[in-house]
Amino acid sequence: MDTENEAVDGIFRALADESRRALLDTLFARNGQTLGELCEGRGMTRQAVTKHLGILESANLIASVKRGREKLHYLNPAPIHEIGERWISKYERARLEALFDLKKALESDND
Amino acid sequence: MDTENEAVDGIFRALADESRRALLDTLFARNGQTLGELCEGRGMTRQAVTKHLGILESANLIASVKRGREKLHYLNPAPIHEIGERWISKYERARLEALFDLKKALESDND
DNA sequence: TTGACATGCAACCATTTAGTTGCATATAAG
DNA sequence: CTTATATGCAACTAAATGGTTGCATGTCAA
Repeated sequence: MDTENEAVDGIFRALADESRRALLDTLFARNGQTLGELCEGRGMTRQAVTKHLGILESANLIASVKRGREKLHYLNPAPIHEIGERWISKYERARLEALFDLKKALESDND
Repeated sequence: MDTENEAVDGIFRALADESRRALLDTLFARNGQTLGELCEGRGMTRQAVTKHLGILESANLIASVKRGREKLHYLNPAPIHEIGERWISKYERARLEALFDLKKALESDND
């Protein structure tokens, strides 16, 4: 697997967890939140959230900067855009054709 | 998490594994392959492939029909399309704004 | 009918993962 | 200076995951 695909892999793995998608959602609603803020109402410890944020940051889905004793987190939607462009749109091309194949296969199953 | 989000979760989890994305790719290249065909050159046992296909089928990313003693597998790109429409495009809206926030934050970090 | 072929099912194993607890460090405030 | 606040780091645990082996079942072909 080459470097580009490893990046894709990291993004998909990061997105595979509901808690992490919820974190992205929270930053989508209001960007630039601190770790403390991102922990609120999430039903897990700060350390767990830290780990999730680390995974998101490794996948380049968020970036963080320190301001004094707090750490601010910013959404980076670029990788999501890449997935849409390079991966999802590829299957878009096959959509109608695949549906046709599927329909045909199901019909011949009823013979 | 409601039913719709559980579906989204299943799709993302299914897509999180490289082997499963490779299986989708194989069906993308040629639709309607048997289990045996899908096992070729994959460096894992047939049972492992069966499990992957099961996960993909649970996520509705593939459908299968039996033809005699073989099982044919068909790509279903609809859930991928959904992810693109309902999830990815949402972050598309925030893309330029988020990049601006990020840039601003990095600048003030250099003060 | 018998044998070969395609697939199904279940138990088991190793690793990864999501979460925890406990403690350390750094910065802001009084 | 001292204390409270915000975060960092490491060890540990339980459960999920990806994979295996072994055997059972069903279907085609001679």
